[in-house]
Amino acid sequence: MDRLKILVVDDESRMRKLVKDFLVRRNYEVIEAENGEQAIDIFFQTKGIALIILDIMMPKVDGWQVCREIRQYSDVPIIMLTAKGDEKDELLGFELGVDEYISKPFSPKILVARVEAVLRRTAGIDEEVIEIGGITLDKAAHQLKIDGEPIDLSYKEFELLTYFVVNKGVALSREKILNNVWNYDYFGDARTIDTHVKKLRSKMGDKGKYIKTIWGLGYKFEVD
Amino acid sequence: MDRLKILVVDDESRMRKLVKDFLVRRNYEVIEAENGEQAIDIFFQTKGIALIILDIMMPKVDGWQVCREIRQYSDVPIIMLTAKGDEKDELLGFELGVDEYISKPFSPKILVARVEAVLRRTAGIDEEVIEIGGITLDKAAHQLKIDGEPIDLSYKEFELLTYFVVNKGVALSREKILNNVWNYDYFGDARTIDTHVKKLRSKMGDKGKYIKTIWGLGYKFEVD
DNA sequence: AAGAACTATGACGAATTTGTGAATTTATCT
DNA sequence: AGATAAATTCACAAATTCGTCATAGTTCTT
Repeated sequence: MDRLKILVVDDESRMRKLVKDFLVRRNYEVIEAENGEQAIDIFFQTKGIALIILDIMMPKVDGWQVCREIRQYSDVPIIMLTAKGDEKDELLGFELGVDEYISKPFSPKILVARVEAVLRRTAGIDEEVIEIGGITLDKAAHQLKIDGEPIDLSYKEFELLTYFVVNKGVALSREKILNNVWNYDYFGDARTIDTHVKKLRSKMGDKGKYIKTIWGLGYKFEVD
Repeated sequence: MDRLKILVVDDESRMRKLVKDFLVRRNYEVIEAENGEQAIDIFFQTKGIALIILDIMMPKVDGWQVCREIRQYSDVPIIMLTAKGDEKDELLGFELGVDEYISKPFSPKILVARVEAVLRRTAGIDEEVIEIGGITLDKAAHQLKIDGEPIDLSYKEFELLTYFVVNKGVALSREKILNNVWNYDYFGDARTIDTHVKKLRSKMGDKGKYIKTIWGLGYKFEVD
């Protein structure tokens, strides 16, 4: 697998370098941003950022603001860097959807431990309920809800949509889809995927457009 | 229904406050204890504590000790707070009858998810009477009532319906049903389930529709 | 701009799965 | 043992899903 991308946002270059060093050593790819605006720009222009480490204290656009803006569109895990263990901060943070906290100064051990804990937790592999862009997939109940309304899907349709959502943002070839949603011993026509996609899109109404066609390749699920 | 009471035991007031805040927001009633002795006193003096959240590291009487004492008299669910994900701790904990584990630091998402998972898991299991959507299952009497009217069910039918109701909202494969309602050593035809479902549905009248077919998978009990 | 390559869509039928009534086996009670 | 009820199996009917195909539409290439 590719190295996971982590976006580190801090106005102090010294701090960025410190964090970057530890993470690079653990084989993560680190992208830096030196202020809130830049962070937001980079986040929305860069595909596949797995985690954001965000300093609270920054001039102009502070960490909270960045967090709020990103949370409107994304559930990417966010770890906040805070100067001191401030209770009030911590509460506000969790309310905004912050996943973790690290108070400065911190040891590299703590940093790496929290990063890996968060990534493990949000890996989304074993989650029973996946929620994204108004689409809720309850794997246990095998039930799709759109904006809270239950929508009936056939078995294959549900499996296919789940595969799309779990691999959101990733371009999936027909072959890959067949191998994962169908069985490896299925040798039918790959065009059958098109038919299922068609049904999914129509059952999903507005949200159908999240299943995007990638011409010459396959499909991709993406919430803008 | 009354709010469920949760006893939070931790020597750090900051941690108690944090936990309490999240739980209160989810409409639980939180009782605090700041050490092991107090926790035990409060637990045995207070009626209807539904769950205990227990820090391990406490001066004098630690979490393990509290757990042992309570377990002598009660099966109340216990969630342990541990500083780090220590496997050895976890093993000991499960031996003592700990239901779940949360390692600090944790996000509110994790906290609430585990609490509700434990409550869900332990609810309905020991209950003698389960009531949902006009359906009343009296386990002791092995009796079904619909809108107060007693309906006779055979042994298997009752067992099957109970399994459905306890696992309401969960898609159940035939295999899973066989393993749980029949025995693991049953090697008969899975289609026998269909027959029982048919009889259940017809005996349940209107309410029969709560047993839903999930085509290609199995069944699901759900009250709309 | 025309043609090639690919995708979307609607319709149809085969295949699979489930529903149902009846027959058969198994268990229970007197 | 015989009678009764329950559990299971069986066979066929009904329902649903899935894959294919033909056609229409779109995007890309030259």
